[in-house]
Amino acid sequence: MVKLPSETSGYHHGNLRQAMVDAATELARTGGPSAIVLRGVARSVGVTATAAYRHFAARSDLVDAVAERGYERMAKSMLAELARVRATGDPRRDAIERLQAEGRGYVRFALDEPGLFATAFEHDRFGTEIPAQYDWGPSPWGLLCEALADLRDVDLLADHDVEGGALYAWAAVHGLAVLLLSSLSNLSPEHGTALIDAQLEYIVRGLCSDLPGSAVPGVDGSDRP
Amino acid sequence: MVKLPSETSGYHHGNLRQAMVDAATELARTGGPSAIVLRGVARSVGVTATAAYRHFAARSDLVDAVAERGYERMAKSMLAELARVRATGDPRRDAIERLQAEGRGYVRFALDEPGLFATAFEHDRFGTEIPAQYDWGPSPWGLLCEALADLRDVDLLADHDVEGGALYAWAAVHGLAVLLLSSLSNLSPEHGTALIDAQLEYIVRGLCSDLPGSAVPGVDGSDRP
DNA sequence: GGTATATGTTAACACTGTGAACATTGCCTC
DNA sequence: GAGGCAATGTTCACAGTGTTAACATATACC
Repeated sequence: MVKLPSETSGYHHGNLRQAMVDAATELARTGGPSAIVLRGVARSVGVTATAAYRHFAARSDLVDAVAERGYERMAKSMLAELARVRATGDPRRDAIERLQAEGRGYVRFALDEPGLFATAFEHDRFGTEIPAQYDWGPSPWGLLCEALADLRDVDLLADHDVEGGALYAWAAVHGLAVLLLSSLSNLSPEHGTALIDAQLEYIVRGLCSDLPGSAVPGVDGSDRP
Repeated sequence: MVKLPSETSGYHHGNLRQAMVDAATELARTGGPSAIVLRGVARSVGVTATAAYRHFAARSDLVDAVAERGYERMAKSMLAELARVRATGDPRRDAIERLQAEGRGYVRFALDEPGLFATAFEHDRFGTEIPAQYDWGPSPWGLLCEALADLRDVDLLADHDVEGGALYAWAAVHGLAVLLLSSLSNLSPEHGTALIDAQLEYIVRGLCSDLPGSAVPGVDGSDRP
């Protein structure tokens, strides 16, 4: 007979790993990665602290599991914003708006779930390897690359710029998210969203506008208005 | 008679605060903020752990002191790169190169001193206030604003874009620094510096090139080559 | 049904930050 | 110079933390 996860028989929990990741996620949401304390998580799911070591080799593995969940939700946030853009008929404009929507979803997730965002990117360990690539469904990076490919398909981006452009956009968006949570955390929400919009505008300009002088141009005659 | 800081009389240390910040900085350099452990720092300067509380209200204050030192060194790194740019006679090109030099110094510092960089920006506390502005000499933010003002003075930037542009550039550079230390940490050094150069190029394009359609343009006729 | 294995538990260790009470030193005033 | 006060360090102590070793129990498989 297949045992349902719900029927906890007292001693054996059923599926403790899942329960611990759930509890740890909830803690991380409100308190960030440092709020994931093993003993507390174990206690909150009604189990002894050392039981955790049957499912995680160390606390950091539990944190990693929460981080992965954070990536998942971030991708969802990007997809949600993506679903809000409505086609205008102009494929170029559509491609731009899709890219910006993904960026908006990225930063929105950071602002809505600062704890999970911080957990996802807080690999405090210097020199230590990060857990390679995550392989569940659509990753934030994968989504971004698709958007850049779309931009290329409508001739707004050179072929050889797709990967570099993706890294540029990622860094620009990620940096804003991080700063909004730390150094700029006392900004008003309105100012915050204005900053996001401005950033997405700058990013598109950096990607899609080519200055005539190829390398470091003294900039051509097209001054400002 | 003025007592020299060097003459420790056994019981009284002389200037313990300074010594502890020094030791903590060294620990943070190699191990990041989490390597700053109060008892260890105290022991390493030959004093009991609780003695620290005569100079710091809590461990976090010691970390903050190290963070401030990190900001200081980052500014120095930016100034160092700034000193390397040589005037070309074209004031516009010079202004651009100065901005890029500052950005390079910013990211270089992050790569050269990942522990201090992480400590400077690791205000893990969510919702908690960050320690306002730092008031020692030239701050990274101040330097950046000067560079943007220079850009405006040579008509490469609109007046109302100075602050927004500075935030954009800061975020774009900061994001790259963070990613190079975390998700992109296994890149080769050459690839890393190439990425930095590319990012600085993109940033200037975003700042200094104006697309004809003001808002979200479908982009004008200037396709790709 | 009996046994191996997965999964929890208890006891214990070496750490951590931090507070209270006590001790020593140096400076300031008479 | 002598005495007292404030600054600075020390000793205990406590409540936490992650983690290991040895033991207990329930589940799955032959």
